[in-house]
Amino acid sequence: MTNSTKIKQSGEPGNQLSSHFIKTLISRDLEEGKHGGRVRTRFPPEPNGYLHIGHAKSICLNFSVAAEYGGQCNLRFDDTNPAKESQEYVDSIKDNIRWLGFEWNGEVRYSSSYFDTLFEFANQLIASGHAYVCNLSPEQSREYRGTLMEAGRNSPDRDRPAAESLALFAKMRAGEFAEGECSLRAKIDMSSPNINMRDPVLYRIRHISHHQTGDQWCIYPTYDFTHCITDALEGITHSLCTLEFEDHRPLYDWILNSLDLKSIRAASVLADSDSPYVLPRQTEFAKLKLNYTMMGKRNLRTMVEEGVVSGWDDPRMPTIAGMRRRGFTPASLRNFCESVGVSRREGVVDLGMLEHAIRDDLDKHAPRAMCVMKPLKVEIGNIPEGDVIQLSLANHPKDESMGRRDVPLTREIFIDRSDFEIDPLPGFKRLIAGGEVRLRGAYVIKCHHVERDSRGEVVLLHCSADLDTLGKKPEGRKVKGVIHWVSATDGKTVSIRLYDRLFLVENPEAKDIENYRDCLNPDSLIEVSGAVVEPSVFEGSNLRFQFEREGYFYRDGDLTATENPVFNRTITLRDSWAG
RNA sequence: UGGGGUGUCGCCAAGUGGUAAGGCACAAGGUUUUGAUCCUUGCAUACGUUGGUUCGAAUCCAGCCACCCCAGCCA
Repeated sequence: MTNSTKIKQSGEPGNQLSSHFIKTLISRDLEEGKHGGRVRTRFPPEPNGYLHIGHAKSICLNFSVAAEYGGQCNLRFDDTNPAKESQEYVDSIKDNIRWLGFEWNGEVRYSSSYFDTLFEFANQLIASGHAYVCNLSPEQSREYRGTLMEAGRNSPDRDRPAAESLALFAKMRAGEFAEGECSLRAKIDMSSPNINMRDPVLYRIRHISHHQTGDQWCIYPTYDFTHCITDALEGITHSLCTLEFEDHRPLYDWILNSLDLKSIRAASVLADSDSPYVLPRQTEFAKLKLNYTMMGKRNLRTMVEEGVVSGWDDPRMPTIAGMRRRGFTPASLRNFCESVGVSRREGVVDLGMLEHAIRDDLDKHAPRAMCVMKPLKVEIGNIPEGDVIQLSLANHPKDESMGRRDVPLTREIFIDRSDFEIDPLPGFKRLIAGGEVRLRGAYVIKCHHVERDSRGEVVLLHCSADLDTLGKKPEGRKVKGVIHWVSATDGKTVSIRLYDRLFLVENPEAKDIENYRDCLNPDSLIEVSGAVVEPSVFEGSNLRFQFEREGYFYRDGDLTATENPVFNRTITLRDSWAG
């Protein structure tokens, strides 16, 4: 629906738009013929949680940059820590990436499917004197590591003969040691100012089964050992990651350079290729931060567990799943990521940018309809009871290709309570007692009498329609206001969920905030029952609408249920009226 | 007090020695049967700061300041 136009959209995957330092880098590599014209990136999520808008930035970057240069992007689950991972996450991640509109190169990859090769390379490193089995416990090893200010000390096992380490490593693999009893470490420099270079652990013992490899292994490689090698095996040319990995780049390079290049190539996808073989290069960029939202995996989990939201796909969550249920379109998310740019500066993007992206897409693509949130009955005296005037309204004010729909007008209609005022503020241009307004797409009506109940609440407006105002301006006077309405006899009752930002403060993750619950927006969800929507909304298969003057809405829940349909408000319309 | 980064409009962000793009937000007009959209206009003598090099610096050099990341057998 929203993606149906054939015109090249700015947010289409791979469409060239902005420029940034990573593209500059790739262009230069291409000009120099560095990789024989190849560009290959990868998106390497660990399947230990749900994807959020921050991941979307990385996904868009990796996939679109590859597409733009005629390359490909691999999807590789970086599953080296089975304790935290599960199949549930790999499934949802794949689903989210496809929904965003991207297609990965070939089959899904797993770091775990390279475990055999990784094990061989580890042995190679030991044999060449670049790694050793260390018997220090995790606690001891922490002591030996030193601090930011002080150098570390060498492990007593550091100079153990390669043959001995080889034998020990084989025993580690065979399951002869308990967890934490020993580990495989790189032999680099315990006095390096970069702590990552102080003989980092390459393999640790974990007697647990893995979601992909089952009980085949009881030793698992670490991120640092795995990532660079799997990149190299897959022929990745540009390994893009976030800024916090910058300090790991020397290690990334150290491991690859300590291995035999020929054997890496022989094990890689380029083994039989004529293409020059060049090791991958890691490049870091700033991750996305959004104000008024928490992005930390841990924090999001807390909100789910504490029931502050209904789940990972609660429409207020910044998860892809949540935003999808909220009504965001794939194109809007892609456009947003594009507009945010890519740099090395850690900034905080204003939520307004995201809101602009979704409004921009929905304004162009969402058909219009009318929905009255808080119904106030209006009786139009000069429309006979039982008469149904079928009006034909455009689905979009500017795009005729979106067609028209029939909207029934009857003697009794509903308008929104907020569109009628007894004591209007200056500038109010909707209906007042004795005044006139335009019913959108229909006649100008005049309010003659206001009926109240015993408590003084307005319950019915007696009006008349100027039958000479359909499709034309009233004669002799100006009627400024236009309000939406729905036939009281033909309208359908629906439930509406009005969503707003979850937090009241710009940075809910700030350190000085004791409890995030203190900054929750109490009005982040307002449930409205008894709203009335025009019948055309259920006539097609479309799920996204602009309810005129209210905002953009997305049909949620069981679509086959005829009882009480639910619409989530994706975003309001911009409202420049102070009131 | 170690190492690695970053500092251009309220927010993102171009710019890579020749005299400050763009988007968001905001403001003012115009169009409008959505107080929407759309259109027009405005919005940094200024690039963290202090010096230096140069005919000329946001761009080069030096010092200073601020902020971010690193001491998981997490990624």
